[in-house]
Amino acid sequence: MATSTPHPAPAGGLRERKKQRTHDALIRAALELFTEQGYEATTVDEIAEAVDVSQRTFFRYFANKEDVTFAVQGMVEARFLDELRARPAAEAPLTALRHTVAVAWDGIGTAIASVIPVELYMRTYRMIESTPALVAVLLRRSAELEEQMARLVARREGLDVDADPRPRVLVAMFSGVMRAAGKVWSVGEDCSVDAIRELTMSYLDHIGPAIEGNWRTR
Amino acid sequence: MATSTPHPAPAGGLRERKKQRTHDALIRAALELFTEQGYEATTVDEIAEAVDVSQRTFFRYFANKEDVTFAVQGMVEARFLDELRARPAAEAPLTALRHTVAVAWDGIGTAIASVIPVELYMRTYRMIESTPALVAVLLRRSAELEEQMARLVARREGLDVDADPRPRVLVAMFSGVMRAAGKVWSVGEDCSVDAIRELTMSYLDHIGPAIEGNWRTR
DNA sequence: TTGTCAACTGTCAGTGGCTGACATTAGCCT
DNA sequence: AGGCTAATGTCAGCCACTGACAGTTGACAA
Repeated sequence: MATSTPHPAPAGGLRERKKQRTHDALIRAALELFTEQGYEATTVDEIAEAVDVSQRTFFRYFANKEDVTFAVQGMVEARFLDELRARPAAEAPLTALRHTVAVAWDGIGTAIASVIPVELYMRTYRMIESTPALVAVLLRRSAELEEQMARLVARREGLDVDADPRPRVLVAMFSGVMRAAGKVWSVGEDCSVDAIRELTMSYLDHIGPAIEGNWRTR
Repeated sequence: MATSTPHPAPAGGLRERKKQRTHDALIRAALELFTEQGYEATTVDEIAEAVDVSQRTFFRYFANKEDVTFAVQGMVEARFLDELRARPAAEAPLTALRHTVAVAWDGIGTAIASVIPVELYMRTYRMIESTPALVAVLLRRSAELEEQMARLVARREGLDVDADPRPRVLVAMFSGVMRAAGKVWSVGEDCSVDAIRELTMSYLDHIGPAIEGNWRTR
């Protein structure tokens, strides 16, 4: 109809684009339904029907119900790792992690918005935190992320992750703190991106004081 | 047949004892089958058949397949909390946690043995660590344990868990370290109770050094 | 001992997540 | 246009899990 590539033709062939559209539509429909009527109360037949594909097709895009729930979260995690990789080698490990938190969230926000409204992502996060089965999956994903972070930190310092325990210990502390902050955020009032960043930073500030012996005579 | 109570009659009525026996038999059968042929390769019909009860009865004892997998683990967690509660109030938070690790494992070992062979428990732990679906559940349980630990620590120090972040930050670090140690243990050679205790203690020693700025000029 | 009650169990039917097999459709390429 | 292949739909089936109902078996009092 138009010339070679009008303007909104980012992907390759028609087939490719169609696939991408179905993929994103399934995510949107699923998250919308999940947040409205609950995770287990939503059947994958409903999701498939909302996008007008067969149930079998849903399972060709996503291995299971959990998979579609965490599709966007996967982008966030990948983005975070990229940002960590980009930190200057001169920074001390904990400093690099801290700066990554400070910087990464803005880019993450826009990346999310290319698939679903950011507000839907926030609602999804809350739903996850209040659904035991999904909390379990979230934690396992965090553990995998943690492993990759440990490898990155070790590489920065020229260490072997399996020989020196410090990288794993450090990221264990770090992501423990991140999770604690995320949990508080998910039940709090302010559900903005700024809020989660500030909360995390504040929690990170407490690492030092927390391991000190006596809390009563600060 | 014998007099009033021969000697191995610990529980109340016959009904009670029978129930206990079925309960334990289901655990044993399940863990045996899981460790031999894999978790998802084992159907609950098989487990029920091994104990000679109906599938429906299995689900009256355990809410789901995961539940039976972590039945023994639940005892371990409860035991750990008890031991932490018993720590003298004078100890600093991290010290109390550290001493609990040092002390608790022996009592835990004998508690486990009252239900299944300790060796089966060890094999089960390894199976859990190598089964993604179960890793997820393990992590969620750890998170719940973590929450209780935070409350205990806060109470010891006369703090409000929701107001002061230090209790949660500390236990987040602590259980992150515990998990890292457990993971290494689960893939290592020595699968003894002593091994996991020593490994954990050694990892705890690295908390201080890990948060120091520069690892390269120790 | 016997009868009643309540707890425990088995059977059956059904839902929902998930998979393999096979036929059909629809973009791609010559 | 026509053949190739990826994407999809349909169907049958497994397994985890649940509600409903009926049968069995300890507990306990008369």
